[in-house]
Amino acid sequence: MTTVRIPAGWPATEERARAVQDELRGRVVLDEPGPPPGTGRVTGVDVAYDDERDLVAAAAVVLDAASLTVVAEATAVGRISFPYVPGLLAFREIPTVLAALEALPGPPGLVVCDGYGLAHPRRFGLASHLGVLTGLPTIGVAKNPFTFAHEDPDAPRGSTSPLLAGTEEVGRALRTRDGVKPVFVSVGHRVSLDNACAHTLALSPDYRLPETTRRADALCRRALREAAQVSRSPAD
DNA sequence: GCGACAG
DNA sequence: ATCTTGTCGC
Repeated sequence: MTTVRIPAGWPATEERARAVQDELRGRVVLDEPGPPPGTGRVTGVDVAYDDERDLVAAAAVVLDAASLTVVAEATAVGRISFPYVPGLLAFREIPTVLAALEALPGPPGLVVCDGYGLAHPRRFGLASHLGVLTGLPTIGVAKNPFTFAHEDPDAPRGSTSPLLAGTEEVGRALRTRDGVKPVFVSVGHRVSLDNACAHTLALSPDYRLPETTRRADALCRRALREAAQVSRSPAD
């Protein structure tokens, strides 16, 4: 586990954070298909918080895309770098997530984020932001819809319906389990929407959420518990 | 102005 | 995200 510090120059206000998004948005690459589903490596990242102790823990879990077995993992802990503001989630999660990714012993391959990419008020959600900063192919898989119109997909697993910003399809509601609430997929960086959905489906053979986010969620919670434990100990 | 709003 | 018991079902 590595310890992170908030980067110098990290935006301190919502206005500055939005300006950063507007500046970086132009670097997103949307015309690459990305790695084929079911091959290579896929990495899930997630973050857990303890606002009381001002602690944040991130995890990165690398899976073999074909077998969905864990091939590597890493965690990082740090101080909370930004409050939760809808539309500015990346500024709360990215420093610690980056540290966890950098702590991995090998390349992450495709990165699956908890949240949105293109399906964002300024088209630059967490997955887009992480992709631009790392250069890695990224997608976003969210558990809840943001403010985009969509219809409920048909009941069978694999059914989709578009997330619409006006007439622009910025993502898809994707049913990963028959009759169960869909997940909300959008493109981050260097991956097509079709491929993002195919990856998400391939990563979710048994549960609503992809194995990547399930594994990363469990690991970052454990890392947070351990970090909180240290902060309670007499040595502190 | 009011409500909604990824994690 | 996080606070939280039991409960229904495979």
